[in-house]
Amino acid sequence: MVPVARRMVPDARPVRYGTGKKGSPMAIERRPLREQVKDELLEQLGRGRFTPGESINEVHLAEELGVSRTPLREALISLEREGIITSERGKGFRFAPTGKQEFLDLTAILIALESLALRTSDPAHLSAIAPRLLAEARAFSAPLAPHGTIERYDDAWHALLLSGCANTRLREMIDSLKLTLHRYERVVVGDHEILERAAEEHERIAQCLLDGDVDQAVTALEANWTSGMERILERLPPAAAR
Amino acid sequence: MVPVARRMVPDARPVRYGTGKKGSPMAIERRPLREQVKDELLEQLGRGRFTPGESINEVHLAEELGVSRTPLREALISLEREGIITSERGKGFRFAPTGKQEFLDLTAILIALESLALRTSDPAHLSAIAPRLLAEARAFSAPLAPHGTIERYDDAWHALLLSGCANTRLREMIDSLKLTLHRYERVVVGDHEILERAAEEHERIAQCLLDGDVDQAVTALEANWTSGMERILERLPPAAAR
DNA sequence: ATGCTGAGTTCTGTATACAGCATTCGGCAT
DNA sequence: ATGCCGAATGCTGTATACAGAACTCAGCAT
Repeated sequence: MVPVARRMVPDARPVRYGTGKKGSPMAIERRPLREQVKDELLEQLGRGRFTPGESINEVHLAEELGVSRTPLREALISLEREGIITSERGKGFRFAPTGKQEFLDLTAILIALESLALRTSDPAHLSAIAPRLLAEARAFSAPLAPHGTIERYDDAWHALLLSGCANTRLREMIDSLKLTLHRYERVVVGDHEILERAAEEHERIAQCLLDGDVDQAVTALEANWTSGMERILERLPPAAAR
Repeated sequence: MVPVARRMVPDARPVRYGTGKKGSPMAIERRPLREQVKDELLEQLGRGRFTPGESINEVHLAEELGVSRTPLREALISLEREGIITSERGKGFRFAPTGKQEFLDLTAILIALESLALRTSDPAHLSAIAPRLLAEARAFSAPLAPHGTIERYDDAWHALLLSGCANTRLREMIDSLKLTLHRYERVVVGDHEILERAAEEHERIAQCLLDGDVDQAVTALEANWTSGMERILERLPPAAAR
């Protein structure tokens, strides 16, 4: 476990105000500890370190992360607003339990928001990036791939797709929802598990954009989401209910 | 200023774990201070106590609210994730500045989400509540009314409209966004300012639902949002930019 | 055996303390 | 007067301390 900050010199006067991490050399990125903690938690969530519903011992977790309870709690409260964590008065924080229904709910929201983002993007920009979208889609056309790889590629591709969306708030919401959704996916399929993909769907969307047919692209995007969702869904017949 | 908890007895041993407020008699609602603080801040925001962009002095505000900095900060961090508050490393928290563009952005998102909520609601439920929706709409058909009154009525009406939406997450997001949007509105129009309304739009939506035509209702809902947005927008020609 | 009661333990919720950054304001050079 | 530098101050970011819930489990009554 790599602590968020310092460590290794247990009794040294802690260097407050963590000096940030990699970035452009002279930028000296300084972020609040709570944000670094949040990132670290998300990172570890991604690695499947925590299971849904698992309750959190603040003292233990804070120690492991090498920070005090304060920034940890602040990170947890922030994550709570994102729906990744739940809290109950007197019982503290827990990683939110996952369920099929919530997965469906989240997907529905994400479809609506990405559609909106695409529809309100500058058409000129869309035409401009269409070739790249197409190229990327063709470059990664494997019908089978590990889930982790798919996820990374998908995120990058969708990020490019939405790069023309000027609605900042919308993009933040989409990013946040995607994080949550990834967590749901991870519960179902392991990071290295091989999954089938519908590789041509991205090509299809890109092609629509090349043709300047945004409406059609939106439809294709929705289909892409739906099929992706179904690929995940059919993996969880056992623990279906709830 | 009414403190969130206790007060009036400055040096009495504070009664920890605030005993909640009104609720069903034997329920004894106990909520974390941070949540009470959050509600209180939202309340005061609603009253126009804070101006957008205003920076927050944690010590002062905490004293005014009658709590320590810890729960206040936790409330602020939570509000930050909702987009109502901004923070900058070393400079603390500020009420998020408002701008025309963000108002438009938020409205666009809200339209998309409410449409989704309506489309995915149980049609049977929609038919069932349609008469009430119609009755409510007719009961409040004044073409002019104070902004505060409109807002309360509108919220109640829309809440009823979406009462059949089973997507919990979606409803939470809608509620949260509405809160933010109200804040934007308040910047533009005073609480008691008289505003024109398009009273018949709600009737129209209800009528569509009575007829069982959800698609048409969605269209009408979108029109309702757009016209409401425009009524607010035309109020801010002066400080337009940004 | 089962259910209730109460002391003990653990952990959360809140308050307070402390250290360093940011800002401000006066002094000096230009 | 204007602009730069440095001490002083105020405020934030983080750590720690403390009080009171919730949970655990042994002991007793039924």
